[in-house]
Amino acid sequence: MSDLLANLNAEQLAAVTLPDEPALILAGAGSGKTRVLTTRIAWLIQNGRVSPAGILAVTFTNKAAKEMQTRLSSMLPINTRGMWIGTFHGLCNRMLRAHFRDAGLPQTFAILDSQDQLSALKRLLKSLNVDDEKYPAKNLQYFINNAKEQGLRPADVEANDDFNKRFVDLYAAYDLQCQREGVVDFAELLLRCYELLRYNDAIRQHYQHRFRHVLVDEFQDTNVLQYQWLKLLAGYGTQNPAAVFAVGDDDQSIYAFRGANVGNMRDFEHEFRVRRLIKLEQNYRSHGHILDSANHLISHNARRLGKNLRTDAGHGEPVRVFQGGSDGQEAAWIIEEIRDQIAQGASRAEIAILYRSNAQSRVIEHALFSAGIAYRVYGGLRFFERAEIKHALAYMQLLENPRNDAAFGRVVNFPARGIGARSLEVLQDMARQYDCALAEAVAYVPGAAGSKLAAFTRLIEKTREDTRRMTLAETVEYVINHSGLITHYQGEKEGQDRIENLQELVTAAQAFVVEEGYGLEALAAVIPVDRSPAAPALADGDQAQQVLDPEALPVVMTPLVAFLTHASLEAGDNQAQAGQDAVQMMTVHAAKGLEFDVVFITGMEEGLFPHENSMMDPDGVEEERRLMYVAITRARKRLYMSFAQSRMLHGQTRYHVRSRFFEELPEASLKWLTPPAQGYGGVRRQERDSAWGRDWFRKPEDVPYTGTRPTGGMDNGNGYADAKREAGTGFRVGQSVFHNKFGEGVITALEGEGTDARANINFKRNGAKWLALSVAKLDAID
DNA sequence: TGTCCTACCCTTTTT
DNA sequence: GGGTAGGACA
Repeated sequence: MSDLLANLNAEQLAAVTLPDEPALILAGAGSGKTRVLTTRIAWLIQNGRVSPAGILAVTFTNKAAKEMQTRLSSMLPINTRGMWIGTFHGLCNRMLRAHFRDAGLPQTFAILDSQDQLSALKRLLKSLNVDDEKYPAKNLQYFINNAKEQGLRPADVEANDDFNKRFVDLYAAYDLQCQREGVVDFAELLLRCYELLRYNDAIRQHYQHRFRHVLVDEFQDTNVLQYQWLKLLAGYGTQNPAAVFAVGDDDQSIYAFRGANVGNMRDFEHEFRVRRLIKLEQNYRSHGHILDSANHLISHNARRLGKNLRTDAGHGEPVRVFQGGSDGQEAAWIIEEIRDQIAQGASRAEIAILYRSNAQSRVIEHALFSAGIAYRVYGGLRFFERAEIKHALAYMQLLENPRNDAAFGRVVNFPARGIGARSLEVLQDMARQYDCALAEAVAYVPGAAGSKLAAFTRLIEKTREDTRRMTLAETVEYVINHSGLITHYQGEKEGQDRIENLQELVTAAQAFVVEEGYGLEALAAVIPVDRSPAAPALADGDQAQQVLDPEALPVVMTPLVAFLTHASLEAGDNQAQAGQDAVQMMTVHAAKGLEFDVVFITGMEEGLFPHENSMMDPDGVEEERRLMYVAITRARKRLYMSFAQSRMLHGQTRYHVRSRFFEELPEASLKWLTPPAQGYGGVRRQERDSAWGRDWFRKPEDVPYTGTRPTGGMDNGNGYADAKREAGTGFRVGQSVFHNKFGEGVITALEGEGTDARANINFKRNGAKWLALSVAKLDAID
């Protein structure tokens, strides 16, 4: 047909060229998922099956959306900018901006990120005099987001006790506050858009008619609301539904904790009566031993749609396993191996160190730093999340919407203007009394406080006036200079970085205008912005008609609103010094979607990986196993796994047994670098170099070794029968004990000393428990 | 108003 | 152990 389809394997070809009907693509790790998704879109367009405007493709991250657009425009000579390719939140935002009246929102609504949401909740709790010990803002945030992700409004939440009823009331109060201030949180973007489609027949039908093909990436990560939204958009249950092309991998579902519902895959299969379930099982990434390990491990999960990866790459090297006496030794060993790899010509950027939780990075970072090996840690603060950037953005929010109390509160006294807590209290009282925004309540505050506040509102008004005819970048520059932010940071010891960031914001604004096509012509065409408070939902149909054409969108949003939206929806890169040849460090979660020649999976211990919080229930363990599966499948050529007998955690030394997942890996694919290797044909490290003699590692005769590898179960999992004895307790990890009440069990972890000493014991009949050794009556049975 | 100190938290995270 | 949020104090 065309060279679009060249070089696709049979499975990929089948997926790409499916007829217009619901399809589920089970795309294994490294099987060319993105390629299939983008080629499918290109193929549909090229064959005239649908116009670019008839396609909606949705992803979870901006990165994935961008990747899709880039690849697509390299395949077809089309402008992908106007296409509906984006994240769930991005696309919902787009619809809400187009139909702001029908959605009951002000045109310039601001988007709260999680931080903003939390401070809005704290503000709410304070204003209502709620006991924040009993109702912590964090819990309320979780409660609200959880409800919204299930599609539930306060009235829909079932509260069966007073405690929960209070939460529901606070949820309702929070929604009112948001509505009054013209702000929308992340979950609200989705829920509001869902309701818009659900309750507005004209708009729903318009989009159902328009989108003939709906493509979904990472389907296993969708939550309940996202799936409902997709069903509505795709016209599920109507005469003429869109063809939904869902791509996902149930084995890589690792986001249950934030609402992802793997069950959506099965539901989709049944509800849409999917006749085409295509499995992409050919892996183009990893060598055989690595894939065998992944397949073997994941086969221990019970509920799977079922899939087995294969490769033509050959067995390659076995997976190397190392046991360290401590986390420090583990780190030192990693340094040695990395040095070897670099000496053999490996690029640092092709080496990744993965860990289950962020806290683990510290020890390894320290070792890398001391060794002078360049490294890069993923995660942490992103550009638009920095305090100084949020301050500057708050000023800009106020230019668009003075009723945004969150923005007002953030900068009214930053930099300091002599408006103290007392003055703000008065202001808040006035706002409550006159039921108005903080900015409007300024007029009612008497005395010195009143005039200081008035000076602030005048500053905002003057800024709004002065920047009216300015470009976006000029506006940003004006704001950071005239707000006093720059001056403030000049007087601070560590202010230089912050000033540079603020200047970077000007650059970012410039780049944004170019990238998004907000040229001068577009600026001239901007229609007057409606700054009136939110209109009631379901306004007359005129507006809906007027903006049904999404191509009209760029002129609906001013560059400033667009930029602020961009800042909320796309918090920016969190990878410092990108581009440098540095070893990559990240959590396993953060590694999803990436691949490296050499991968270290560290901290493979019971309690860490699987994490202790997930060990209790079977679903939790299955998710941890999928997480391990993701970790393993990141490696192309060489995979290392390591664990340590002792580790500093939360300021205490803890002793862990090695992860149960070792018992689920194929022996033939493992090469033990430390004593348990005996009997598996592994070459002991000692024979490769003289590392045994180094001070960071105990001499072989110091390492007690039983000579047998434990067979299944968690008991004695470290392979060292009398490995580590906690001073004074008389107990050790791996020891079998008897308790009068709980019966027989095995110690899986020890921590603390003296009277604080406690043990985690996995009881045969009663499950895992933490017991204080000074209290519990335990008898060793050996 | 800014700084210092203490209490408290601690899995994973995108939007 | 280490980061941070919020309160006490100069």
